[in-house]
Amino acid sequence: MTPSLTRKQLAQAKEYCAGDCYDIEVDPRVEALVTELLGRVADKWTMLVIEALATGGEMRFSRIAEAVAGISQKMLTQTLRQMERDGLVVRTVHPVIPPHVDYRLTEMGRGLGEAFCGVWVWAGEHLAQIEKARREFDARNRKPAG
Amino acid sequence: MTPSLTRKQLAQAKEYCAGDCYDIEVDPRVEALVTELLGRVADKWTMLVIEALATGGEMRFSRIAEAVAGISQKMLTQTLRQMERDGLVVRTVHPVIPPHVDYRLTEMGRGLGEAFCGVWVWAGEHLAQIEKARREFDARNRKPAG
DNA sequence: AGCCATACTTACCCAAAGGAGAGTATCGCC
DNA sequence: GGCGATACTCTCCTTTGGGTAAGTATGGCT
Repeated sequence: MTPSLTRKQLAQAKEYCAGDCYDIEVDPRVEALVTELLGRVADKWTMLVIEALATGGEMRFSRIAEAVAGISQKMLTQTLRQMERDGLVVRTVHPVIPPHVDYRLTEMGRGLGEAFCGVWVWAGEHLAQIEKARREFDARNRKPAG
Repeated sequence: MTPSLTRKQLAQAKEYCAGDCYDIEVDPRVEALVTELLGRVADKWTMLVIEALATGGEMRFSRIAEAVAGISQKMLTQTLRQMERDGLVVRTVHPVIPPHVDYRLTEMGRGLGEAFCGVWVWAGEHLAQIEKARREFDARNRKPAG
């Protein structure tokens, strides 16, 4: 998940759907569903949990909480439930005392991580450019009072 | 942007960073920045505006508003400003009365759309599977009171 | 008997997101 | 002279997101 593949991989990413993506008629119902899905899928915690699980393999609740750094118990529970419902993770409860619960990515969860990887790569590649654009924009728009 | 490429393209998407993404050590500062960026960049409206502009080329405010369907004036203005600041779109004001403003994607904006295309494809491919997973989850969890 | 660990669940609360709708500036047109 | 068109901009208000913290269940350890 972490973006270090840089140029070669990015080139492939660009190639893989450049152009083609933009001019295909598609069932509007599918698009609506995809849009709805995007809202859910493109959320911060889900992607970070996927990253944690992709890196660490099967993990228990408290390990994920440590790995994701900054997430609250509530949000982690909530995110994991959602992901389980969507079939992105499998939740395994070991009925021991104290409780022990493991989570692991499904094939689909892994696939989502991989699909999203393109965005990670892009973000990594364009960080500097975006920060430059922001500085320039701010400079341009700080002084129009003059 | 719209996801109809299905299997062939998806195969490429999977191929393009499968495995490699998951086991590379990366500067945690970079990762933090990417994470921050993702939250900003991968938001629902931004992606939909990119899709509109990628499909329709240069468009004016009210055309985009029509294309994105559901967005409020406020959110569209806000999203476009953000995107302009990040260097994803170029805003061209024609100083006529009534005002006329055009927006078009930059190279970077187009690149982001392409990077995100993998997620669209994935979402399109897995919609049915996710809905099935949800139904099964809901069935499993509706009755544990029995 | 009481405490600890684990993985939640629930209640409360604040801040931010975001929708609705009205206001604004300007000119040409009727 | 008032209206309409365009692209905002501002205010008000509701909804949602998300943090904190306390509660829960259970058996082993002390």
